[in-house]
Amino acid sequence: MKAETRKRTSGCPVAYGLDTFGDRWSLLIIREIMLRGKRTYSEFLQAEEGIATNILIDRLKHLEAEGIVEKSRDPGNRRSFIYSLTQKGRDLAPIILEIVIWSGAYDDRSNAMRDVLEKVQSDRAGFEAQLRAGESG
Amino acid sequence: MKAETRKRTSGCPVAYGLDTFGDRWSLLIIREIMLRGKRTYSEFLQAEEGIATNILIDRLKHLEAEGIVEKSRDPGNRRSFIYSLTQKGRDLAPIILEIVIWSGAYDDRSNAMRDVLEKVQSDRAGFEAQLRAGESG
DNA sequence: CCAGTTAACTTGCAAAATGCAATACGTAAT
DNA sequence: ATTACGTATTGCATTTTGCAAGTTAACTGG
Repeated sequence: MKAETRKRTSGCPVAYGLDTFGDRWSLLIIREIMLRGKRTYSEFLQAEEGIATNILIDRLKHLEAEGIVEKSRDPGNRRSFIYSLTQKGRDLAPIILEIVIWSGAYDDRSNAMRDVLEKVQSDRAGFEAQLRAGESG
Repeated sequence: MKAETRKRTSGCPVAYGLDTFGDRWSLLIIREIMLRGKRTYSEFLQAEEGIATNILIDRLKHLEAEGIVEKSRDPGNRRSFIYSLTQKGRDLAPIILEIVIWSGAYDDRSNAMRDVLEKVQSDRAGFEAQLRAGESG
């Protein structure tokens, strides 16, 4: 196992959060589940940012070990696994939400998800509920 | 310059946020400014998590390049510099706030900042204002 | 049943980032 | 002038990342 192995013990909640999901990929996987309803390894691989297979599996294992996602068999396909959010994972919704709001204000190119931004701005509570449900717009 | 050099161009606000501050140290520096009123290189170095000098200067330069912090001379000490938050940096307050709330709920050891957690829980708006002002309670 | 395909990993290796210690450089104080 | 302070910079070993290729098990069509 690689990233986020070294846990800091400062007892600071910001440090705990960063140790748990503070890298370039973890929250992107969470986004795929929350905003896009993706559930499987191969679906995550298709994300436009292009995550490498070894990094993906490393992050999934780490998120599972942290109790943020849980892995189960796909009832309809025995070679496939479903990664879904736990309560702890769903509770990351407000963080994703605030990142979306912040980037919407400062990133000129955040047009690929203009619809998402508009939804956030017009109906924040509704958007958060949607995130938690893991169902995109 | 090292981290966060490779910017993704997916146009996704989550990816933009992660490219900008998605590493183990950037938000910790922001925390030092927001929650603890720290302002200088040597003050940041004293943070309990123990950031290395080369990483610190790299992140400060990066955050400055991103327009999140700005560097100015210390009027009272000409060999010192003040790093302060821009509007863009202050607007990270809600993200920090949500991370604190989430970690408060799930990290057993977040006792070092029990006072901060209590403040968040009892007076969220007030706490956010405090963060933005960069004055710790 | 067999060949090909799909899904989920695993491995190997070069490149990049990190962590640590030591050093440099411009003030500032004595 | 010498020493100390504050902000960096450099060198180097270790770790993590990214990319390509390989592996294993489960389905699919013929």
